[in-house]
Amino acid sequence: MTELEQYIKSYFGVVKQDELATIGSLFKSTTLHKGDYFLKTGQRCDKLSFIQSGLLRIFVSTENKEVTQWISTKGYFVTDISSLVFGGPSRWTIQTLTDATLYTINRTDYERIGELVPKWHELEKLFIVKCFTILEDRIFSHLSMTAEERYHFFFENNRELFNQVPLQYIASMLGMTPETFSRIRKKQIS
Amino acid sequence: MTELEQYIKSYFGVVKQDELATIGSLFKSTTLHKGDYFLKTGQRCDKLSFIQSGLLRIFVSTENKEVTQWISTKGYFVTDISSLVFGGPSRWTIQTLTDATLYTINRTDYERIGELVPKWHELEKLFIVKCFTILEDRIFSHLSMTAEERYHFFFENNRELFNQVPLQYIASMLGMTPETFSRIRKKQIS
DNA sequence: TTAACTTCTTGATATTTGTCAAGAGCATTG
DNA sequence: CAATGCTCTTGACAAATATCAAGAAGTTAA
Repeated sequence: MTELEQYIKSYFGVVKQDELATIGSLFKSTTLHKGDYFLKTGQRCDKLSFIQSGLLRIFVSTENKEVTQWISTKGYFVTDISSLVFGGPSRWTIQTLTDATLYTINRTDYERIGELVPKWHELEKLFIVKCFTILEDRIFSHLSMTAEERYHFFFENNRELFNQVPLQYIASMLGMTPETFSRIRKKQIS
Repeated sequence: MTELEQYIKSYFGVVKQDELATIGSLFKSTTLHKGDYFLKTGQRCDKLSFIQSGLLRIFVSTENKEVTQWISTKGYFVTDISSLVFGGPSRWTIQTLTDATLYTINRTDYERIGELVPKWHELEKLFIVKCFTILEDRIFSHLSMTAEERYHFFFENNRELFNQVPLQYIASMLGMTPETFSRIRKKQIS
């Protein structure tokens, strides 16, 4: 059983063995090297990947600066869901921060997975709702917290990330400059 | 055909007439008066409603202040999706800002709508992805824009809302104080 | 109509956060 | 090894935004 199948099983419990196997067979193992691009802004996103290992950074480059939207980790899916579902150009660029192993389904298979695995749409909905909730919480954090509070909140829930990726990316993701991040961090350590 | 059915049809095109009718029959027309609560923080959310008319405010009350997460309008769904899907307590309170007419499905029917209308999960996924994209954009706006830029961006896309609801709620939703909102607004007008 | 509310505005001031510039610490590479 | 990049830190200062306090304007209700 692949990690993806195990993950789905542990997360949803009741999924028929054959459905699980079909899902597993449609997602092919792929590897990326550190720095490889998973997707670039403007491209149509034609794949959905489950991260078995590695870290991917989702960001946008604007005129003068780069904004990191999120860093995706092991056990989560990565894609531009809007582009995948509606077919428009991707807003994000997605690049690996480390070597990575993914299970990837291409657009063709993605578009027929619902026929092959009737339960797929429901499972997918659950994944999306889970991520939706994370986004809601992030917005709430911007409406009601200071930079320092956002830092602490994120740090408590994602300690391990702090010694795996350049901190400037975490700073950007939390909506502050590297300098502010550094000063908050200094306070916390001492 | 109810507005909900029309909306689904216009949005997705190819939905079988009988499926559409089944969906329409499961969502019952309900009305709320201005100030009524649709949902309170801590309750399990047991319904999903489509807004035919009216405005609903989604907010959280913390110790010292109230944070408006969003204002839902005609043509959109309203619920606490996370609570509805996973059954946990709702994080939000949802209250009408005006009299409102909704099409509402209760939990029992919601849990079996997928059996009655096989295409439901897929349609629902599309709705959720659409909202997901809005949330992503909102987060991006907090990572890369000033309060003033957020104001303009929102104003351009939601002018009509500005003379329908107390502006303090819009201010909160955009992550600024009513005072800052007022000053930005003054600049814009003059 | 008056009184009581609510909402919005304005000014003065404080706090938070950003910007700019410089340098330190490390890792990578020729 | 020296040189070159990254990344992070620090300080001085500027800009954005929040807070507090007061009042104006409009709305609701007795």
